[in-house]
Amino acid sequence: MRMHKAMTNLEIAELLRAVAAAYQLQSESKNRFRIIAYQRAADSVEHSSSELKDLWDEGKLNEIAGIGPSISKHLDELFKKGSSSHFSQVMKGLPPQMFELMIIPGIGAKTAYKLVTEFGSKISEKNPIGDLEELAKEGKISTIENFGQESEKDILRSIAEVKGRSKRHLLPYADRIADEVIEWLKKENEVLKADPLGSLRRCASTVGDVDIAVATKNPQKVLNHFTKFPKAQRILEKGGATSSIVVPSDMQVDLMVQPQDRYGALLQHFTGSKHHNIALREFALKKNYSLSEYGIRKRGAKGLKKFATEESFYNFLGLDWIPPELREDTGEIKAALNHQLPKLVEVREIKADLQIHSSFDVETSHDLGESSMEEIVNKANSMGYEYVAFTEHNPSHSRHSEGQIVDILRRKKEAIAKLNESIKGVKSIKGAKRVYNSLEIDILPSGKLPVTEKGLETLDFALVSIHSSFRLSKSQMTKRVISGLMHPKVKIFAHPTARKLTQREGIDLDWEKIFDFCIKHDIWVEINCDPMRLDLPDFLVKEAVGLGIKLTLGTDSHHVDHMDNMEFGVSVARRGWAEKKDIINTRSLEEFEKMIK
DNA sequence: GCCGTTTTCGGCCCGACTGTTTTCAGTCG
Repeated sequence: MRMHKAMTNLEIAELLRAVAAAYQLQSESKNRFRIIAYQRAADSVEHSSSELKDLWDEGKLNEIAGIGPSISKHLDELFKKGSSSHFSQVMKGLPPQMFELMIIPGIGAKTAYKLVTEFGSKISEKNPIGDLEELAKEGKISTIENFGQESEKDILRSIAEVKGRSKRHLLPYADRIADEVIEWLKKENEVLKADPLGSLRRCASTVGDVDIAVATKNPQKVLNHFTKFPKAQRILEKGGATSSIVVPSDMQVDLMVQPQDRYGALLQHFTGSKHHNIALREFALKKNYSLSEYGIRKRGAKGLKKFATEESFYNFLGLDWIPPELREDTGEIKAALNHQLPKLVEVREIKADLQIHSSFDVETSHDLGESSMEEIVNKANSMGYEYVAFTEHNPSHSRHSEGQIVDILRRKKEAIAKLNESIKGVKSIKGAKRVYNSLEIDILPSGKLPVTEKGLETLDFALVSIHSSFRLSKSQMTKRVISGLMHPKVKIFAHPTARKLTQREGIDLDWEKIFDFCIKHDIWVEINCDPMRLDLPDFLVKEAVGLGIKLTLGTDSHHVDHMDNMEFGVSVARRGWAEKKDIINTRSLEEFEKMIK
C-alpha cells in the first residue's frame, strides 16, 4: 500500500474550510449550521497543540472541540486511505480555483464560485488570482450580474493587499508604536482613557494591526487629533467612531472611540480573542443575555446595560475578571465562573535572568555577547535581580582540541569566581549577589554534547539547545533531545522549539515524551524572552504547567539592553497560565542555590 | 454537524459594512 505523507493540521483545516465552502453553495437552510460546524472544526484543528494525526493514532480525535462523530468518521477514512469519500462527494464538480480566490478579502465561497463559473478557463488553475486581476483591469468584472464598478475596484484593491500583505509584526515593535500613539493621544484633553486592544493587549507573540481604545465625550476631536499622529503615513478611513492610519513598517493603527460609561464593553469586545468572545456570548446566552461592544442586553427586552469597566462587565455575568492573556477560549470562562483563575506570574516577581551571553571570549563558533560581565552585573543590580547566569555558547569544537576547550572553560570559571569574590558579602548592594557559571551547549544531531566531561565539570549547570539540523524527523529529533538532556550537569532545555518568529517553523518533537523526561529527571524548560523566539510557545507552556514542569525565563541577551526583554517572556508565561510557583527564577538566591546542587 | 452544571433535542454570537439593491445577501472582525 502506498504510504501517504501525513497531512498537517493546517492542511486538514484548509480541507475542512473547503468542505464548509462547498456546503455554503448549497442553499438548503439545514446546511446553515453544518457550515458553521465545519468552520469551527477547521479553526480548532488549526489551533490544536497536538498533530491531529497523532491524536487519531491514539484514538483521541474527539478530544478536539468541534469534532464529533460525523467529522471524526470522515477524518478516520482520510487518515486510513489518504482521502475521504464524503469530502470528495461534497466538493464534487467544484472548480479548485475558487478555493484560492477565497484568500482575497471580500471574496467568500459564493463570490468565488460565481467568478470561476462565469469566466471558465479565463481563470486558470495555475494562477487564478493573477487571472482575476487581469479581468478586473480589463473591466470585465463589472459586466457580470450583481457586480458593479465598485466591486471591481474592491477586487483590485484586495488583490493588491494580498500581494503586498505585510507580515505580522513582532510584539515589541507593536508595543512601542502603541505606546507612542497613546502618548500622542493623551496630549488631547478630550482623551479620558486610552488603552491598547486586540492581540497586542493579549500579548500574542506576533501582532497584525495595532488597535487602541479611547474614552471621550468628544469623539470627533479625538479622531481628528489621532489622524495627525506625526508618524502617520496615510489615513485609511475616518468615521464617526473609528479611524485608521498607517505608520512605518506598513503597520495599521485603528482607533475605537466610545463614551466613558461604555468603555468597559468596548475594551472587552475589541480585546477578543474572537474565540473567547464567541464562547463568552454563548455562555451569556444561556443566561438570556446578549453581548456587544456597547454593553449587555436582556434578550427580548429593550434597554442596554452599560459598563464603564471590564471588571463590571465580567462580574455582571457572574465571572471573575479574566486577564487578557488568557482570553483564547482554552478554559478561562469555566475557571472564571468557578473562581479558579490562576494568579499569573508578574514581572516584579522575577529575581534572575537565566540566559545571558557576556563578551568573555569563549572562542565559540556562534555569536558572542557585546557587553562585559561587569556591565551585565550592574544592569542586573539596577533591575533588582538576586542572581544571573552567564551562558555563552560552547567553545567551537571544530577549531579547538578537547584540551583547549577545557582550558577556556577553566579561565571562564576563574573570571566568574573573581567576580563573585568582588561582590560577595556586600549586603548593601541589592541584586546580583551571585553570578552563576553556565554554558549554552549545542545538542549535536547525534544527540551528543560537544563538551567533554572535564569541561562540564567546570560549570555550575548547563543549558542545552538545538542550533543545527532543524529538519530531522520527529522520532529522530526526540531521541536527539532526550540524549542531550541526559547529562547530570544539564538543568535547562533552552528555546525548545528553536523557532524564529516570521522566519522559521519550530522543530518536530514528541512533546509528551520530552515533558515526561523533564518531569522524571527534574529538567527545567526555558521560556526564551528574545522577541523573535518567545520559545517555549504559549500553548506548550500551558501543557507544561498542567504537567507540573518547572520553567525558567532567560532573555538570551547578547547586550545589556536586551535584558529588558524579560517582560515579553513573562507575557508568554502568563499566556500559558503560569503562576509564580511554576517559574524557577522567581525563587530567591538561597532557594535557587539549593535547587541547583 | 456539534453539544449539554437548566437540554441527548433543539438550539446554535453579534453588529457593521458594502454594493447592488427597493429589502437584502455576502463578508468580515
